[in-house]
Amino acid sequence: MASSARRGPYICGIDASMDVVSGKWKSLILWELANHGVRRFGELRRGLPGVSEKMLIQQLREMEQDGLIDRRVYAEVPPKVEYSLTDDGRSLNAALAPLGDWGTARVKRLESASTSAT
Amino acid sequence: MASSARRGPYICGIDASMDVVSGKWKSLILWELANHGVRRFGELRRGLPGVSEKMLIQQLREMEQDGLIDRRVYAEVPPKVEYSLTDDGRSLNAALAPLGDWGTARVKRLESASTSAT
DNA sequence: TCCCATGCTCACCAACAGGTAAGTACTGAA
DNA sequence: TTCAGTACTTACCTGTTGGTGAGCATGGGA
Repeated sequence: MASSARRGPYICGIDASMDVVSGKWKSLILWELANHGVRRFGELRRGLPGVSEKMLIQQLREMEQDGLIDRRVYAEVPPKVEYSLTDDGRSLNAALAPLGDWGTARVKRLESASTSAT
Repeated sequence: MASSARRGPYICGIDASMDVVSGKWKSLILWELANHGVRRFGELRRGLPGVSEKMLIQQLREMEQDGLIDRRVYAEVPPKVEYSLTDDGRSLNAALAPLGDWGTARVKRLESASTSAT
């Protein structure tokens, strides 16, 4: 599906990071992991309302392949898997911060525009 | 198609900016306009190798609706249309810079990883 | 004994982003 | 008279993305 090949020849840096961040849940996963440090699969699922198990796993796998997150499996009887950010994941999250601020500012702009448009 | 509705309820700022940046050519258009200031339609098309006219127009329209770019039409006989960044477009471009740097660094990391893997 | 919970995998589908190729209205050049 | 170039529009088609729902292996609680 989405996972594999990518990492194609990139036109610019944005291209390269977009390749890694694009995906409906990835930025949210980044956010969850950045806030909580370590999260189990089920915790992530419950933390992202609306995500299906298939999608969560798919996105987590891609992010793992892309070196953004660590996946730690415990050989226990009720399966236990913990996800956490790698250094790359943390730096990506930091790089996304200004974009997040811009988005927040934009939402505010849109809101004030619609309210002022009496 | 893509253009319309969006601006849905956003979960976070990243969401809101992604909504506006996602699109195969948008970041490139942003880059082109940031570098050249003002560009005609044909100049943009030639500056983005591989883009189709339909896609270019579609992305430009969406970006115009999102308030990222200005579209200036000259009532001349061979049609002339100029595109340029708005303040929002410029600030978005600035917010994308760290992400671009991260992507560039990542590409370098991948390259050095593949060369060192003798 | 059955169900739930763990963390997955797999098969099938629907929606949509993006691509291709044609057409439009006009003018100047060949 | 036909072609190129301007900036588009339109119809159609395909590949990718994401969604649904089932199944799997195991063990603890009701």
